[in-house]
Amino acid sequence: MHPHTVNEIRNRLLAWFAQYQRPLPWRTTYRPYHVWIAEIMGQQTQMERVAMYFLRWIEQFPDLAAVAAAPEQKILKAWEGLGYYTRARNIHRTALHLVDNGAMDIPADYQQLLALPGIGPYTAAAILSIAFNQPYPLLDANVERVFSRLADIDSPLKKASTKKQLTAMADTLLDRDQPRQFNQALMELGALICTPKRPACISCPLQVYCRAYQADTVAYRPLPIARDKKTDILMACGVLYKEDRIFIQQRLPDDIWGGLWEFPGGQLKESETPLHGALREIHEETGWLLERLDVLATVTHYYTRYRVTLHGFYGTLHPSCPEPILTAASQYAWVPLNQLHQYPFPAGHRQLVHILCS
DNA sequence: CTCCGGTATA
DNA sequence: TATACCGGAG
Ligand code: SF4
Repeated sequence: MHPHTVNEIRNRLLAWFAQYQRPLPWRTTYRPYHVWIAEIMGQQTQMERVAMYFLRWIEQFPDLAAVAAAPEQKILKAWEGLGYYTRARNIHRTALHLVDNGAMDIPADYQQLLALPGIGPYTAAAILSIAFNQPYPLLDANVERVFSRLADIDSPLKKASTKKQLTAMADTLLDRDQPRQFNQALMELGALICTPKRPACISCPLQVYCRAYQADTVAYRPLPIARDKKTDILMACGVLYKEDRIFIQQRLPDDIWGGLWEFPGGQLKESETPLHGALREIHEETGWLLERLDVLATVTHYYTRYRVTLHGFYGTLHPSCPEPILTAASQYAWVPLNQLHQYPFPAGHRQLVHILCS
């Protein structure tokens, strides 16, 4: 790429960003703590959704010390609905670790950032450039899409050679005088103009330099990635009442939906009925043998490559029933219906909570 | 129901 | 290098 082109792309991008950037809440002060939280929330998550969670988070946890002082339960509740719950637990771990070592803030060093749980190459570069205005090039899905169109790249994004080419582009184009603005501008363009579907090339400041636009290959860039086909999973669970309280248990930390709460249950065995599966899972996970369960509702949700159909039942335990013997949970609680919403639930179980409350 | 998106781990 | 992790918009 000619130096003149590089310069033009930078200038056009920065001018566009200055005019059209979204007023995201961490963009007022660029406090490192704010940028860190926003970037972790932004992993695998659209920024529009992040903004709402971010504001609620900062209200509850205004700084690193507040995160460190908070119980994990409160952290997970603030994260409920964002998904990838390891991210929330990693924020907590990081805050604890930094405060323990006398740090007041997130480090401004690439290797130190990379060593923190939940921070990979993208997030480390994002924090350094956006919070500390240091010249680190970065590659996220937005940038990869913009670059693959700008250079009309005709090879799959996951190939190592393609990644190398994209990394080189990021390095060449980065405006080292204003990395904070430049990196954000690139990602913002990908989020607002150079979108995955129907990009607004007509309003794009880079159109005159865009190879894909010239070749009319925009719709085919980046090369589509083959998606996994969905696998069906059948599950069943039971909402168990003891007088006016409901039994819930907290999932093991390193499992899927780690640290979130749920009704006891699990995956059905081959050709097992939902009723039988619910009875069996409840027995395995708590030791309780229910004599009867009634149909509550069935909900469906999707995650990664699975389509989960969750059959919800409800049943009653005798007031003098023994304490549960947990085999799939770290702790349990007996909660009145109107307090269920205080606990973080996975999306599927949250649908059941919603049905119970209505 | 498809689509979108970084990190950790095997 | 492949796969697991998530939820909501559209
Ligand atoms: S012209 Fe279209 S495809 Fe090219 S960078 Fe701009 S929005 Fe993306």
